[in-house]
Formats: sequence, C-alpha cells, structure tokens
Amino acid sequence: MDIRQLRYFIAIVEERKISAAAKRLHMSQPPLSQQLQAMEKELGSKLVERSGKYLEVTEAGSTLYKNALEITQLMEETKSEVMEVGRGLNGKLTIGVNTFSVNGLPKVFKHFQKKYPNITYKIQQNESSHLCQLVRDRMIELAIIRLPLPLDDFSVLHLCNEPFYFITSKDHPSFNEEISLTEIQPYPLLFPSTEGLGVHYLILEAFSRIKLQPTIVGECSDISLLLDLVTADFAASIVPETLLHRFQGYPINAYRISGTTDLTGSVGLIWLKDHSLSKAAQNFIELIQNV
Amino acid sequence: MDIRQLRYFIAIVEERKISAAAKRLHMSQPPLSQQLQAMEKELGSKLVERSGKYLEVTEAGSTLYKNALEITQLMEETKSEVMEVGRGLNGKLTIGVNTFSVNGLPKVFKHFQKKYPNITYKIQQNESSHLCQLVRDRMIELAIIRLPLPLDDFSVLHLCNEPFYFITSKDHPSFNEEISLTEIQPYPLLFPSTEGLGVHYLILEAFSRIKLQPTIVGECSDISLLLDLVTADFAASIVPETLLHRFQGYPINAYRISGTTDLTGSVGLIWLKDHSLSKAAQNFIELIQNV
DNA sequence: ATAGCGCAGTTGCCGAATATCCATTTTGAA
DNA sequence: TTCAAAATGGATATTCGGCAACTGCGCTAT
Repeated sequence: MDIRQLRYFIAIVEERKISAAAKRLHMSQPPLSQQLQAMEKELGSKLVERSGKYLEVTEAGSTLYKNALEITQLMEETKSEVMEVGRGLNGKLTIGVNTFSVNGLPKVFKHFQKKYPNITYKIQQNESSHLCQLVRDRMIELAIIRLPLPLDDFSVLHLCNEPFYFITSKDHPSFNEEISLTEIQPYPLLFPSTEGLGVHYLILEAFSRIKLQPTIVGECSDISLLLDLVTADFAASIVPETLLHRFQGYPINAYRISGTTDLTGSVGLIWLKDHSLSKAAQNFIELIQNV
Repeated sequence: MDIRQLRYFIAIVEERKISAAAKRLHMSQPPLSQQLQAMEKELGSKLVERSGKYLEVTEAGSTLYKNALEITQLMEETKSEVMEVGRGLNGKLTIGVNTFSVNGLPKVFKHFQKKYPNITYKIQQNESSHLCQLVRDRMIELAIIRLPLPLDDFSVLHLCNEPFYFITSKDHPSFNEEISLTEIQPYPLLFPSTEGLGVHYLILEAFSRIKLQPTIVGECSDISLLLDLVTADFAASIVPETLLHRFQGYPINAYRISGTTDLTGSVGLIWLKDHSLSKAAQNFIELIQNV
C-alpha cells in the first residue's frame, strides 16, 4: 500500500462514486476500481459497500480514510518542509560567537531574521579555540572568532579590523591619546585571552617585532574581572576597541597604541572548508558579506 | 515521492552507505542510488553528502529522515488497525437496547468483551420503534427490541419468550396464581407501551382472539410511573415477566395469565437486512447465537 | 409485467513508463 | 596504485493506466 493508493481511496470516499473519483483524479475508472480491489485484498477486508446509488464506507474503510488523510497531509508537509530547509527558508542556524560585541553583528542577525523569518537559532558564546573545535565536531556550522587562526581546514571570512587599546588604572599618570609599545613595556600586563590564542598571540607578536618583551602578569578571560583588576591597579592590559565600547563606565584610562599599524585584531566568520553547509548557513554568509 | 522511497531513504541514513542499505533492502546498489537521486531532484536539495568513508546526512536529509520514520510508522499502524477492524478485533459496536433486563444480556456483553477486549461500545436505551428507526438510519448497527416487528427489512434473531403477568394493586381481592383473560377483561388496563408497538399489539391480539375487548385506560411508557399508578390502584396492567424481576418491591399482586399460550412476548436482536455489518457486530450476533 | 435503456462497476488486454538488474566506468580514500 | 563505493548505461521485468467489452442493477416505457 502506498501513498498513491491512499490518495485514490480518499477521493473514492469523498466522491462516494468510483467514476466520480476517477474524474477528480484525472484517470479512467477501471484502474481505480482495480486499485481499490488491490487494497481490499491487501488489507483483507472490504473497505466500501457497493450497493445503491452511492457506495458506502465500511467501518474498516472509515478507519483507513481517517488515517489516509493524516498520512497524505504529513507527506505534503514533509515535502514542503524539506524543500524549505533545502532553500534555507527554514531550519536551524547553529553559530558560535566569541565577540558578540563586533559592531553591527546584532544588526546582521536582525536583517537575517527579517529575510528568513522561519529560521531558528542556536547561538553559543565561548572561547575562539573551543568554537573551532565545535565547528570541527560539527556541533555548530559557523563561528565568529578572533583571528588569526592557526589551522587551515577552515574557510574564513574576514569581518573587521580593530585597533588595540592600552588600559590602566586612573592612578597612573596620563599620557596623551596615544602610547607606543616601548612605553607600555614596563607596565605589568594582564592578557585578556588564553595563551596560544588570537589576541594573546597578536600582542606578543607585536612586541617581538620590535624586539621587546612585555611584562606579563598573567591572563584573565573574564572581561569584567579583568577590568576590575585594571581598575584596582592590579595590572594594566591591552584590549580590542569594541571591548571598551561594550564595558563602559570603568574608571580607567585608555590609550590608542601608536607607532605600529600591526597591532590590530581581526574578527572573522569561519566554517569547515570541505563540508557542505546548510543552506541557512550559506545564506547567512552571503548576507554578512553584503554588509 | 512515495512510501517505498521513504523506506529506501531510511535504510540509507541508518546504514550510512548506499551499498549496505541496498543489501538490507535485498536489492542491488544502482537502483537505490538512482532513487536517492530522484528524491534529491524532486525535493530540489541534497539529502546526503557523499564524501568520506560514510556518507553524511544534510540538514534537509535529517528533516526528511525524521518525517519518513513518522510516516512509515503511521502507515504500518494504519495497516494493522484496518486489518484488526476488518477482523472485528477492534472497532466500535453500536447497539440499541429496549429491555436491558433480558436475562443474561449483561453476561453476553461480558463474554463478548472477554473475547474481543479492544472493542468499544455505544449502547443506547430507547423505545423499540425508535431503535428500529435508528437502525434504519444506520446510527446503530444492532438493536435488541420487543417483537413482533411490523417491518421486514430487518433480519431478526429471536432471543427469548417470556410470559405476561397481570398486575393489580394489593387492594384488590387475590386470585390464585393464575388468571384468565376473561377474568381480566373488566379491569381497566394501563398499557406499558405505546400504541402500535409490540407489547401493545400482542395484548390486543390475545383479547381479540377470544372475542373480547379489554378495558383500556391508556398507556404509559415509563415503567416506574406505571407501577406507581398500579400501586395506587389507578389501573391494572399487563407486563412481561422480566419487568417484574427488574422492578421488585412494589406492593402489587401479580398473576400469570392462563388459558392461552399465545400471550407471550419475545425479545429479538435485529439488524438491517441488506446491509453489511461491521465484523464486530457479526461477531456479536454469532456469540449471542451460541448462548 | 417485461423488455429495453442507461449508469456504475468489473474484467481482460495492451502499450508505456519505470523500477530493477548486470556490467562497466568513474570517483575518492588509503 | 589499489581498492571499495557510487554513478552510468543498457537490457529486462514489473506495473500502472487506458481502452473495449461485459455484468449487474434500477428505472422507464410500452
């Protein structure tokens, strides 16, 4: 018994005549009659009573009819749902973000939602390195992380650059708006990221390029705590610009780092290179490219 | 897209290899590959990713898989449910009863329930004439009513005969156990049924056969009220035996009617003659015949 | 009352579409 | 390069739908 036969049966029940049902199905009546007989044989019981002007549905027939409606409807829904998922109109976008503070990212989501209103989301916040692992494990499809990225099995879409700022407690003497790495060097630094990752690596790079060693106190991946520690003059730090925008109101001094254009962090959207993305994710990438 | 293809797809997803799925489906690998392509074409999106040792299911594919499981399962359930209804193991028995007091009828239901535990019931109590109409309108399949029946488009299964009793208030002088119609004649009678129906008709018949006219006060289809009226010596009445068993404790005299064997009422099971009964109803008839 | 007519459904047969198989080629991974 | 898995091509078999003829039933008209 297949879907086609169910459709036939539905037509027969609703038209209450085989010939009328055949007309509705755009076919001739003999094959319809045969299919009905085939179903009755397969199910081992009469489905309709052929007597009188209109045929009557038996109890078994009406049971089948009810279920047939359900099945065919489910089938239609399935088809359109799969097609929608295939076209990215429906489905789930699983994405990890490290720095949600990237300017305009909420706006991008808003745009995406407007264009694809039936997409649901799974947004995870975590460290860049962990997000990479999640992408690799196919737990999430996309991730917005801090670059650079040590591995090359990812496709990367560079989103934006941003300068780094040197921050200290208000207790310290003020500089002008800018400060050089050489001037920073004596300050004990608390890094805003884990060793081996993007920001960490970038800062060390910049120092080593001018043959200096920063004074490292340690690292702290909790930004609020880091800013509290800086406020308390526990240490100074170097943080990306968006972070300052995001955590305003701390009594700290912030100075743009001058003398080198290299100390800028970038944020990028990554996904697994040789793996097919869901259409929803593809659409998301496309949209973010055009903004 | 039909059920067969859904089964194919389920096998492919679960085996994660087309060739393995083909083996499980007892078919060769090429047609399965083709069917998969056909589905992908019809749905307009890739369903699996053919790369690596095992193929991977895309989001659209997993959507389809989930629904396919549901549909195929629903299909199986439908098939077995319809087959059960066809065999009378399942379904609804719709029956009307006039005199539920018929000896052993509850026992019959109990037996039936034991034999066919998944049957549900719709039991209606009403006048015999109304039950006939309900059977004719196909609102109920069976009815247990008082005979005789004026119409012949029903099949009838005679269930039992029972004698009639003459009942009066205790105020009246006692007879011996029996009484003849001739003795009854002068008593004003309140009939326990509506004019033109079984009991009514039977009593008049018996009188006319011995060329007598009973003294008719009227009729009352509410048995409790009728017995109350007899108790109050409003009138006497003639009622079938089971009715006395059912309504005991009324201060009345009851006398078996002697002299004629004709004044007995029967109870019968009826159903529409030229119409197919549900298997459940057929089973019920069969069971009641063997008791 | 019976013959005849028409409608609805069934049966039988044929042609076309399509599902399956086998053999082979292509692809991708180790 | 080799091997396994999937895709392709061609042949065959199943089956599905259409057409024509037959049956069964109810209605009408003579």
